[in-house]
Amino acid sequence: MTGTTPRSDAVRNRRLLLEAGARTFAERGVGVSIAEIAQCAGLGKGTVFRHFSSKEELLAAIMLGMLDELVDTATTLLTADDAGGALREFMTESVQIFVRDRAFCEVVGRPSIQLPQVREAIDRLCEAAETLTARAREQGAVRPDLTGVDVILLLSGIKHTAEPLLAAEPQAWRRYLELAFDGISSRAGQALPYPPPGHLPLDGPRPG
Amino acid sequence: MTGTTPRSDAVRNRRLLLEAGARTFAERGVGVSIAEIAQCAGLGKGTVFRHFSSKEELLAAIMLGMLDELVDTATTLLTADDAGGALREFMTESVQIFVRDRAFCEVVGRPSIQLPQVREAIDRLCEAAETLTARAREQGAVRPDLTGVDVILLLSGIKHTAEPLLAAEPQAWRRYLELAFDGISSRAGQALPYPPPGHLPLDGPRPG
Amino acid sequence: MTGTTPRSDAVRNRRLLLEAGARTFAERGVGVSIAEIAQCAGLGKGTVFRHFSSKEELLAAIMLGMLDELVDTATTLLTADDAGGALREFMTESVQIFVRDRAFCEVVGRPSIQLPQVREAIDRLCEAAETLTARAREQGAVRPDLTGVDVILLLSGIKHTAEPLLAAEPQAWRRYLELAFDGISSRAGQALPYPPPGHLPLDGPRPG
Amino acid sequence: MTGTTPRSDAVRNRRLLLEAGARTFAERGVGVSIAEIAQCAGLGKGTVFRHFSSKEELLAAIMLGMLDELVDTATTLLTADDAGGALREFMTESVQIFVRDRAFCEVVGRPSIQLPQVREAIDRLCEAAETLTARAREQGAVRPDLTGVDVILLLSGIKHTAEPLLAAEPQAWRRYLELAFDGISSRAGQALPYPPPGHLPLDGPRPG
DNA sequence: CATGAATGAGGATTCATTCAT
DNA sequence: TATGAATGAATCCTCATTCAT
Repeated sequence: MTGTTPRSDAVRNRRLLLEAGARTFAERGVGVSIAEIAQCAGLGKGTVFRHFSSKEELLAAIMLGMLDELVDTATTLLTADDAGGALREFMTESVQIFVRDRAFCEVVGRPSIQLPQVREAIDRLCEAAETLTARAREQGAVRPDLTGVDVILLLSGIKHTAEPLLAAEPQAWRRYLELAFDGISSRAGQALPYPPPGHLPLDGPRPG
Repeated sequence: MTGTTPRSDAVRNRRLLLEAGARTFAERGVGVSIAEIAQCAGLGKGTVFRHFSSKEELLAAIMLGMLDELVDTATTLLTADDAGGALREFMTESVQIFVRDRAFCEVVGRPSIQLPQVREAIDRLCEAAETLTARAREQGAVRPDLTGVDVILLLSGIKHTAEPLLAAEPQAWRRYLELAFDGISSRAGQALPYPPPGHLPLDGPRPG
Repeated sequence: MTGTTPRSDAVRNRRLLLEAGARTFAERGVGVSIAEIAQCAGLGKGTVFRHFSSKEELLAAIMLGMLDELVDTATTLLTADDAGGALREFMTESVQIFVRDRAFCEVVGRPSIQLPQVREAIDRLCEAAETLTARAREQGAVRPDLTGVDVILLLSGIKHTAEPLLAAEPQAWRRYLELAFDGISSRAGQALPYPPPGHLPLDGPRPG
Repeated sequence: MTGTTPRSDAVRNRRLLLEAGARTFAERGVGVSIAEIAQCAGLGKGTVFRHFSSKEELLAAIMLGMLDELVDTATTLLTADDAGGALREFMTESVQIFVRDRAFCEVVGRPSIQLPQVREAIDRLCEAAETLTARAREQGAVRPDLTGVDVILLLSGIKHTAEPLLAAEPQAWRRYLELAFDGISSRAGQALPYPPPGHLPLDGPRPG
């Protein structure tokens, strides 16, 4: 179809790199050095750059996979009858990923990554979240002014809320996720005091 | 008479450094370079290290001041009759500080700082928050299992929730603060699904 | 006048760096590494970047000094009565510099440097050469269609002509300089077969 | 019968590599990466090293071919009656090659290549140039002290003279070639001020 | 025999910290 | 005492060459 079959060792090393990158980015955030990822994969630094033309590209490859999985999860949940429950399940799954993966949380919660593919995947995630949220709104399961972008932002916020506890209490996020569930649940009629965000903006160039 | 009086310019420089550090850390986070702080203070880099033995020490001195101010705010609010309103006011004030000060939020929300003084100041803040929260609990204004540490953690979470929006919408945090208010308000009787944190633990030494 | 007096050791080190850079660039061309220049100066790599914000900046500082000296030489020679002799002396001085300094020749003969100051200094050099050449043209000492840019280009060409010989015969350039003198001398009336260049163009981005 | 016939695809690949190398070296100089040459040939990098033990070896093979072609051109021109015209034609052809081929010019004008074959081919070229030049000298078409090595060196010099102009004015070399013709033409009796070079010396090992 | 994957030294640049002036 | 100069480890990335497939 697409040409020649990649060599088995290259496939293996690419996988090793993605795994090592995923593990290392997850544990330490986007700041890890290429050297460390390479060492973690048991490969040379140069090999990283053979497979991914820059650190950002490697990060993007890993993030894209995770973003798409999350979109899939959301899509699957669209078939559920209980839209409120589906949204809760989506958020539960997602927060777990945010908690497990420091880099993922950094990328989604503060999209300083410039690669268009990642931007688009985040946009897809927001859309999927919006679809889930819209159904929950229609069923009266959540407040009428809650949006998909709100939901995505809340995931990052919940993770950060629990962050200082996670080393000692890996499940502590459940407490704050539940608080968030209560917060977004349908309420008599009080609208939120600030209009919903339109979309996740790209980070401008940061001073310094 | 061996205790010498500090020279007046030394006092002045220390103040300049604290001001410059506060301003710079606030805008750019804990990652700013010492060079930039020194320049912002109109002083030399060496002077920073004469007054503070490390970057962390300077950061700590600034954070201590802010932490104590926040403790004072909380203490003052204890005199209010409406404990629920007092807690809300405390949280509103605090979130604004978190939003204004990147470094403060980083330090409180992820206490990677090792200095005991900062730890203790954060503990004092949590205690003050706990006192406020306890009164609100007693008055039935918030759920019975909400703690002061929850409140402190939520501040960081709210700021992070709004973070991607703040550049374009500086008041967006109000939306998520309101959600949090709803989340922590008294509820029929559902307890949160995970026990409250005892205290904010210190980060273990972070690799890298 | 301009503020504080620079520290004597900084002055010394800046001089050391300029000397080391001049020596090293001269011998090996613009491709030398910063590490080597630093070592040649007996200083650390970081010190180079304290004094010059990039390798190109250091190179420019050195080249600017040399370019201006050459412009001065040309200006002084404008007072000579014998315009043809003055031009010859200018070219003789200049070729010696080209021969001694690989980087200078690379910068002038192929101005891939982007810094405007260097561009402007090269332009000044071309103007000075044009003034000298114009007088020689008026006195009939050189062909009527010879320009200052021709002269500058010829300097580079003469150096490259002699280049393979210079290690063994450091004065070999004199042979080809004399040939060039003959070539540019006034001739009955044959115009050169291609129009004179207007100015030295900046290198466009090179493929690869 | 132990000498095996090379496989036909090996022959083809060698040819592809020589063609790709010629094209790529010509456009970008000796600095091109092996990767680029391989890609240009539609082959793998490893294949380059199977056919040529190093980048220099490949470069040498290509340069040898071009050098020998130029020797042939010179030899053919020996049959012309007008020795001065023949020399001019040789130089015109040669300069065009120098202009078209960055690497060729780099190798001939600065023979940093260490391989004896290239040295010998350059020597052959110088001899052919000497033969042409000798006839021109005898016919009084050029100065009596002009040598073949002078001629070869001038080719490189002319190309470098025009170099900064070539991107915008591909024919600008004609201007400086004409100047060189004038310079080497017979003159009353002034000898050049520096003795002719005996041969093109090999560069000593260049530091760096 | 052909491939392209892996390697690792080397290059420019940044910054917390130390120390001479 | 205040300064800012000097340091060098660390970072991302390139490329000639080697070698497993």
